[in-house]
Amino acid sequence: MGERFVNAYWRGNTLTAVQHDGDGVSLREMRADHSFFVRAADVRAKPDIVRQFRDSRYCTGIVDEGEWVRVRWRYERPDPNHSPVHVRAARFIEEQYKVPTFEADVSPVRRWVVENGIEVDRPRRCYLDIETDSRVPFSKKSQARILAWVIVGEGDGSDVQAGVLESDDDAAERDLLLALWRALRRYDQVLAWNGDRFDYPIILARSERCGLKGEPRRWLWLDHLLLFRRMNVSAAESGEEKQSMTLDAVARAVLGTGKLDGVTGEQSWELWSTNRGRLLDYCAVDADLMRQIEARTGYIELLQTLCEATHTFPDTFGVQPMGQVETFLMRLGHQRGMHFATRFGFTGVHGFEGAFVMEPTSRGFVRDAHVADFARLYPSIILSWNMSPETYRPDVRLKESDIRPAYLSHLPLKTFPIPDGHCGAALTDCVFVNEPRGILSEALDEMLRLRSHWNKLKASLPPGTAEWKDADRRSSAYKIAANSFYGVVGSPFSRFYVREVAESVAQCGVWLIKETIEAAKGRGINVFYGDTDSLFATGCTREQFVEFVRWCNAELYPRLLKERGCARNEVELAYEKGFDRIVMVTAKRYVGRYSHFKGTAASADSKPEVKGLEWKRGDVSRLTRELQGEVIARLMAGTDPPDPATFVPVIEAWRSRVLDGSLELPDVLISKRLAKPLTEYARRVKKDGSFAAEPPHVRVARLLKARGQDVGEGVKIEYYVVDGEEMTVAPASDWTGNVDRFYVWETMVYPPTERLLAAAYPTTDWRQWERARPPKVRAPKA
DNA sequence: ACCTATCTGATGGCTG
DNA sequence: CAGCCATCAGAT
Repeated sequence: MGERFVNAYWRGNTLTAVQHDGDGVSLREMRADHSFFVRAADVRAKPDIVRQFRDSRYCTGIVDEGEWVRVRWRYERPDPNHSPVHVRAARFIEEQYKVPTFEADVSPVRRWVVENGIEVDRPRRCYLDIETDSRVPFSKKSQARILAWVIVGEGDGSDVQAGVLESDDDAAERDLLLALWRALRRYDQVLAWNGDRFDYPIILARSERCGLKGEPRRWLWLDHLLLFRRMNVSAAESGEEKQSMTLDAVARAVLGTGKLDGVTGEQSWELWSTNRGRLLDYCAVDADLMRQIEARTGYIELLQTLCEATHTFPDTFGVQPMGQVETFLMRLGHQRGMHFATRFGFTGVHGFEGAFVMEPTSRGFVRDAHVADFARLYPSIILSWNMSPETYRPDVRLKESDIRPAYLSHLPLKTFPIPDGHCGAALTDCVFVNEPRGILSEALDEMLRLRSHWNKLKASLPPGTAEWKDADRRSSAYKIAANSFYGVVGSPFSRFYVREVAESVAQCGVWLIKETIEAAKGRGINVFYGDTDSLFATGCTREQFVEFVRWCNAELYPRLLKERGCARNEVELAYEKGFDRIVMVTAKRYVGRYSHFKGTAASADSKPEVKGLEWKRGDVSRLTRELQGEVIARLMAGTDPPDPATFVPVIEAWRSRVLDGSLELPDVLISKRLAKPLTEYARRVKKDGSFAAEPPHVRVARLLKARGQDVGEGVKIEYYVVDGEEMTVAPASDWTGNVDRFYVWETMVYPPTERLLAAAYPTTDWRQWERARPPKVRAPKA
């Protein structure tokens, strides 16, 4: 085990490592290692290469490391539009001498962590909120004076520090910022809601403006909103908690309480002028809400555990799986004397075939369905086939190439047996060596070993205790990391990206689920749906399904994998759950009532499982979710499915509510994320040369931008559809109640429920309640 | 800047 | 003007 550090950063040729030291930290400066590697054999074959290195005024050393030669460089980047000199040198060697270089693009921090077995220490955490002059629009946010700040430490909420601007001048703001930086000294990690886009850049810009010198990189800046969103996507129950990601909305969803009533950020200047105590209260409530959200969710602690497991520092960048996987794999590679090819930049996208999704074959209610799924499917495939970038044998084919002259196209393609000591991926026919173990499978073995270690420890501890929770979190962290490996190998941005490897993982999954479905059919089991790693079946008893799953594990998969040459079999099917009633709407969209989950019988208050339906979506209006939620509850209630006629009064009541009742903004508000910067939405041109209309949320975003509001990438745009001839949309903030009620019913609210009812009762005509808008009155003929 | 598959709505172009 | 298709965008 290496030494523990809180953080590290580099600039030029200096690397600074941050370590706990009493109540504060000590900074340890060392030389930043900007190296790359070449194979010793390549250098021996082409001695000119060494001469090139020696001649360079930037090369500071050539170190013989057995199989490898490490070439050290002084960091220099004369032109900010170009790569640093050592990366350019690597490219030159590759182009001129056709010799591969390794890891020229690795940052000195990662190199230091990887080569020295550095462990990630637990940072002292605090939650920060600032208030700025509300008269300045978001687009000019760094011109806004900071009016107040509050820092809340971890724990019970009693550790609070605060500052408020004394007077509206630069000297007072400088004092305020000095006090803030002084207060931060006790902490290492700073959480702020939307901090990356607001608090952090403003604090830095204002400090610079005041002439304050310092090194902000000694702290771990972690945007709480970013982390919450990432972690909560998979955890959220209904779409309600996905609709808005403001601190107030999330606090209401998670804690049941929001910000201070009657105060909004838009009043900060007024409050500062009239009631500074209240401004501070407001600011303090926000900072403490973050502390409470963490106490409830544990997302930051989970990230911490994940970062400790992968040797990544827990700041905003540490949230990204690519960095976590990269550090973990490079560390393992270092222990095994491996290096990875230099990445000079983005090499282009080459998509690949993914999972198998079966078109649902059932109509209406399905009773007594059994669901089986593969345990950790993709990790188990990587392990069984020993799939890894370096175990892949692109030179070995199992089939003759289909690229051949046309006059030979009538001949069947020749096939070749899988060579000894190798295994062949299904469908892609890519070949992998069985020995030595690939770095990817070794990493997964390690991840799954650690997961099982913490699971066992957890089982031995009293449930709910701090130790139990810690073991639980560590087990989840290893599961999350293990599941992200496949995605990283499949990402063209990753240094471990090999398209064929990622595709082979997915296609072996396709093959396994298809073989399993065929085997089930052979036993008279009716499979009516399946997606990626699961199959949904009827036509057999629970005992028969248990027996089928047992047989798959004991006989089917061992045989199939042996035929493909696998030296190992980690594939495992499990009987996950039963539904006593399920309605399939389409692929990836269904609602079902559990009979049991992993053998545990469902109780009267077991909630139905909802997948993909609008009720789960954060971008539809509240009325859409509420009507569908009510229908879901009714469909899933009672000992038998209800009569379709019972839904008629429900539909009619909702219809008249939408068309004639009172409607509040939240009822009809639509919320969509800007998935890219506003500038990147290309304006399409119509045939007549004029511009086509842009998507509604983009139109609204352009309007908001003109008003100086935050419309950056990732921001949710809230709007509603205004009553009128064409489809016109307005920002939620412009709400006057003039909503297009016909549009709300015909397009927003009824169709999602109509589709669900049509799926449950295919013979009933549910369209008759759809039309609401009176037909247009034709203009009288002239 | 972890994958692909799928569904849905807005928009525009075309057809009868 | 309804119906169909293609394209883009977003969410899951």
